[in-house]
Amino acid sequence: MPRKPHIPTAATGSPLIGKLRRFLDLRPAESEALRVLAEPWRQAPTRTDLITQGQNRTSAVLIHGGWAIRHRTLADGRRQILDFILPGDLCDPSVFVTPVAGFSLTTITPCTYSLIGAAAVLDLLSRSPRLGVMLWWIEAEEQALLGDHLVALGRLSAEERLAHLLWELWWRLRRVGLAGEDGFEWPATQEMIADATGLSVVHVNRTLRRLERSGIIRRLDHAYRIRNARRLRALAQLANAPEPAPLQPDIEARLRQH
Amino acid sequence: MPRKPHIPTAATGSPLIGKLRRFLDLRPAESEALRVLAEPWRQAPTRTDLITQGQNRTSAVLIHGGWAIRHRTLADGRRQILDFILPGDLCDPSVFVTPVAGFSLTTITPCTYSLIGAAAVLDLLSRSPRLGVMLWWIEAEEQALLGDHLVALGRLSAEERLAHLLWELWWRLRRVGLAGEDGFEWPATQEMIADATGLSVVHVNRTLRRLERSGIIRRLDHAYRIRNARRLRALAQLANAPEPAPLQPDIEARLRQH
DNA sequence: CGTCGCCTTGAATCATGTCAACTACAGTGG
DNA sequence: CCACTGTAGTTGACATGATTCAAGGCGACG
Repeated sequence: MPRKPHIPTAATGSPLIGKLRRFLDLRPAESEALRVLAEPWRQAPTRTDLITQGQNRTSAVLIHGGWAIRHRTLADGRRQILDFILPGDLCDPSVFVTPVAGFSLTTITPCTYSLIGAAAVLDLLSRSPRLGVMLWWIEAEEQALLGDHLVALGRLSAEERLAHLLWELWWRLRRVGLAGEDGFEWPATQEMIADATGLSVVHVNRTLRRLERSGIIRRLDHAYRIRNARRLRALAQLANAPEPAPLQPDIEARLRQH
Repeated sequence: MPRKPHIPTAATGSPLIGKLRRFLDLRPAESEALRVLAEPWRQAPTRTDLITQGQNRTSAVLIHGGWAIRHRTLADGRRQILDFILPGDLCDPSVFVTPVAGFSLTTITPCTYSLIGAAAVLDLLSRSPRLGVMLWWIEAEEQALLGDHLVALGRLSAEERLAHLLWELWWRLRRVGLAGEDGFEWPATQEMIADATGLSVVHVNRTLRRLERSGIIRRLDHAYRIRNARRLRALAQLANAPEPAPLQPDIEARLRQH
């Protein structure tokens, strides 16, 4: 069964908090600071640009609920999706050094989100070393993700790319409690999947069907069920376990000095 | 003519300094701090791993002279080059949050470089807000570059990808004074170019020859001359001018409070 | 009841990959 | 000095994975 979309509220807290706890122990004051920073929570319907390619922007975007895509479009209409943004993701914490956006951020479901002003991000960095390190961690993870996508587009076959993407999303969703051990809900059209994997829509369709026929996944509308995780993982060509490293003890110690 | 490799010394300063000046005004004390941070300068011959995929590392790497590649290799030997690293590039300032490397950094010419310890990077971040912002700028630019590569691999044809890569390298080299208005020296084998563009060696060769035949570039060993910059740029499908944005005045003002 | 978005499938075509052969050149060791 | 070897570039012939074009199905919606 497709799982009901998880709709967090300002009261229950952003999925970001949970994700961060795997990286460092948030003190009560720190998670409180994050909560305040994310005020107020906003709503956006499907197909809304939260950031627009080529335009100036002054805020990072923190997604609490719903899906979005980060994408770039060429003059002739060709589009590349850089990554899927899901609850708990802070999109583009480096606003304050790069005012003009090199990509668009567009919702593909109704979304709950917050705007984090550039000045606030900067304050976080310079006033609170531990939370500043947290921003670096987010940025570093984003970069690792982009690297993965680059390898996928450059060196994997269509089937492998799909497997790679499915594996990545499954893993990221489980981390924020939005997917079970059997699979997940993925509200992306096949056209989006094509734009993310660098394939044509038709070929995405054929390849997904092949994954079904070989018993690796099953689909029902937008519910994806993983039937053979071992083979999926093998197809995805994952070298290193994508577990996020927790903060090193010596760094932690160094931060305590402040 | 191939241009003589520029060999900076500790006395003349790293090309990084020049690059940063376009982004923010470095005070004398700040460039001095950077100089000290980069002590001592080291040498590595061709084909040396400065960072190895999957291994722990404790330092970022600052390249002063020579070329390197950042790449990832799959179990079956397929390789993807994430980007070319050239003088003035600080490779992976986020060491201190991600101890295990997701890629390798390998020299492709003899290189002059410095190791910047994780602790030193962290200090830079928390003690000197202006220099910390500088690190963010470096990281943000790297990320923009990765995004460009992703679009290239996902949505550009072979000819366009080559044009894109040539344009990017030309632009980055000119920024650090290592390329003239006519072209540049590119010490990469066609196999490396293939691994960077996601193509096969044979097809890289054919496509480069085609670019020559159509009068867009000329090659002599590893010297690439740009004969028709307009057409090259058109092929490269560049949306936004890749000029690095200088630091915004309001951010600058905010930093002065510290 | 028509239209629209999305998914699905077949057939033809094309871009790119694979295989294989040849050239050039730089070492290297006898 | 020469034979030998390895790396890099080049080119042709052929194979194939992926795209394009075209058509039809199906559900949502006005």
